[in-house]
Amino acid sequence: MATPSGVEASNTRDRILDAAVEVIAERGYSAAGVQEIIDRAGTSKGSFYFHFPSKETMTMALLEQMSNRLIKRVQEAVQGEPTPLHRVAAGIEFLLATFSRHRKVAQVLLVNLMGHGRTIDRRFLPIREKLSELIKGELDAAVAQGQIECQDTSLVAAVWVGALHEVIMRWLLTGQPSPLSGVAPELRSTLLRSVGVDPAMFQPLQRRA
Amino acid sequence: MATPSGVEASNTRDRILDAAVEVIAERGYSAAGVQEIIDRAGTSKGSFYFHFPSKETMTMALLEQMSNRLIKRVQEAVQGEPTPLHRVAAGIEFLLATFSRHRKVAQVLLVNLMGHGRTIDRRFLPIREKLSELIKGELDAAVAQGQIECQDTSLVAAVWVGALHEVIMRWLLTGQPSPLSGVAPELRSTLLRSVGVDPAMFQPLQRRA
DNA sequence: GGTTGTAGACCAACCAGTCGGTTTGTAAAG
DNA sequence: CTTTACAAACCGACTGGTTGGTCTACAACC
Repeated sequence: MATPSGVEASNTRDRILDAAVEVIAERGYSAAGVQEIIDRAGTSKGSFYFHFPSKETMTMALLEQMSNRLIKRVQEAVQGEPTPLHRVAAGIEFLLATFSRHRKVAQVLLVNLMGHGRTIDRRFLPIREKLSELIKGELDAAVAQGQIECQDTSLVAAVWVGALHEVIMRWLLTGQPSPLSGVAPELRSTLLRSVGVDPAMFQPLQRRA
Repeated sequence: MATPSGVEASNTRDRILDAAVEVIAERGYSAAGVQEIIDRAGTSKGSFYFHFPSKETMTMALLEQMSNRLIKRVQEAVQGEPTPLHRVAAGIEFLLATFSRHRKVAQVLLVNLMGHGRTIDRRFLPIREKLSELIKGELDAAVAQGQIECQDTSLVAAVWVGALHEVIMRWLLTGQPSPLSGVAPELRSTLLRSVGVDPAMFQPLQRRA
């Protein structure tokens, strides 16, 4: 099925988290009422506050779960690639593909959970940091292997994450480009150029234009 | 109505907008109560709703004002530069400098007004679009003048805006780098590389005080 | 009978927006 | 110069609706 977990009637806690993604994606964090979340999850207030001490805590748990899953999947998707640059390039494509399949996750993770006070914002940062650390790791490896020249990989990683974020956010708000993954080649070229790699020299596997 | 030269923004409407920036920067949009805004502005509910039909409308006006001012200042700061690439490079530096001087504006404009429902999000997009159109315009000119090769300038502009956004957002949340404008040289190099320009070949004119 | 999990009525706090009333500027009328 | 008239600007108590969180009851299982 298109739905991530196949099983619908899992335990209550997970149903609450699933419903929360939907409601937060649609209404934003503040306007996402506990009432609507439990209605969609098919459970009750008592149940909600049995599993989570507060709405905020629930949101933290949601954030944690989503980001951990995402990072894990990116790592899995990328580990077959031969070189660091191949891995980052594959990572970009994977992220675009994943977010375009999980619109609501993207909406929540990239847009709707920011700007609601320090408490949440602070927890929000680590995700992007994990992602950019992943990128930085590969870039450092690329430097070590002589694939690219020495540079501030930390900054470059931030730039890449920001670029991805921007492209995905525009897609969320305007629907363009359609499909999202259509920008992948150009985006990959631009980002590779930004670390001094000629995109024409770097042709991943089969493609050659 | 023309504002007399050198007069402080002391009429009620402006005081409300100024106070709104502060409160929204501190608490986020939803948690920013009309009560606190009018308290800080030294006015009253009646006054607030005399000047604005609703909190949301006030926020739109605020957004509009801030983004128009920003764009205008960027254009002014940049128009003395000799070539398109000099202008975009100067623009990057100017934006970093400006936001580091106006932390609260950055917080509101880049972080705290997103994810509060379609109505605001939709209005939020044009700002980034104006910025990236500005960049796209210069990049197109650079292509026309043969400064850079032909490429998807629209995407590149988005990438640049995203990169700036990410760098500034991290500074807002973590305080690093300190000072923010310290990244300007490296960031400029990275972004110039992303359009195929060797940063070493591009020596910007020395800046005046 | 204690633990875990669910149910839903209830509550106190909060908050955007309203409304009747007051002040202030100003311009015509006396 | 004063009075009258009127509207723009401002004030703040109040309201109606919403919401996060609590509490008691209950059911299933050890």
